[in-house]
Amino acid sequence: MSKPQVLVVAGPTASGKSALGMALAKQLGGEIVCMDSMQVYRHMDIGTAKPTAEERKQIPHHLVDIRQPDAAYSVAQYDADATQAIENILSRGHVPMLVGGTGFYLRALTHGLHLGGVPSDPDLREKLKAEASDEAGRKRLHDRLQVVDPVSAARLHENDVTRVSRALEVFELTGKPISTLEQPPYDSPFAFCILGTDFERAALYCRIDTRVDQMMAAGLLDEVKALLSSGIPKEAQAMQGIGYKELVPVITQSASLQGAVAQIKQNSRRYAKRQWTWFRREDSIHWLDMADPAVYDKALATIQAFVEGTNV
RNA sequence: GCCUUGGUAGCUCAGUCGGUAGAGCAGUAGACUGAAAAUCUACGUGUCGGUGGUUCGAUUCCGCCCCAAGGCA
Repeated sequence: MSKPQVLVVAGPTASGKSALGMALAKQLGGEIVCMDSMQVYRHMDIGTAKPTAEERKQIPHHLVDIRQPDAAYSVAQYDADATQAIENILSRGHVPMLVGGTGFYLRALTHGLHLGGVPSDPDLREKLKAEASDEAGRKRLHDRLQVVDPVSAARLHENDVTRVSRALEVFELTGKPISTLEQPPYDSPFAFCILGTDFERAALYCRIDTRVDQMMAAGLLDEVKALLSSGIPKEAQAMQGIGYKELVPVITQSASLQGAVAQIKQNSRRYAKRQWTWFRREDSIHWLDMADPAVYDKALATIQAFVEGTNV
């Protein structure tokens, strides 16, 4: 008995994932599970390039708008939510399709990462973050990790505050080093057919610039204003998203709008690069040249080949 | 037309008391185990504006030329 199949459309930002996902979902009787760490937040529509109401009416989209913007969300939560969503879609006899650009989330699903099972502790993180505010503090944290968890300390650079803090957090909460809680990858219950939406670099960068201008024209600045005036703190996780963190100073400190827009474009390009790094590592990915007029047919052919290959 | 100050990495500039040069930013590659649109790491050859001269040796000193900014006419 073969594993249930899950279709994945992944790739860098602005490469046409959503459009391809929609087209394939219509053709194949699919439902979309968003694989995006920012689209989970409500009231952040323009800057996260969320599927429109019209698109969501045509094809069900899951894991969009499931959190308030000041709430926390995590890979572990996504792992659970997405697995649940996939099972529900399968039980309806539809094709589950993961569409989005968050490489870490995809990796958690495909490699079945065991994440230690230790939830975060916001107060503790606050304390660790404060301590890491200067070089001496970061050194101190890393030294402390060296004592309780030398394996992790050797792997982590002392400037990587996020990971050093997480490792210390796990130790303080459980008394065990995170390196002993991490488990080897396991075999996922699903068979993933991963399509990668690709573009020549210069072309993608050009698309990014255009899209940022479109977001601004669509009222991104007002969206950020509304979030701030509804009481969302600028430190919220959701406000660290590209397009949001750059516009906050425009509103609160009357920073240059032009400069902020240039920053959004630059950060988007860097983000696209990091996404490529994630997806290139996914060895079973099938890259599609999105500039090719026949991409859609090629995508269907790739899926067809995958279905035949795994059913034998 | 004359005077002044500049012309060095994609950009802004430092520097070489004459031995062919280095920062920041940009860019590229990579890492990623409950923050991931986050966080972090690594990577620096370019006719030193052009051309002639002095010199064992010139990006550096001298002459001329070109370009830019400012000043005087």
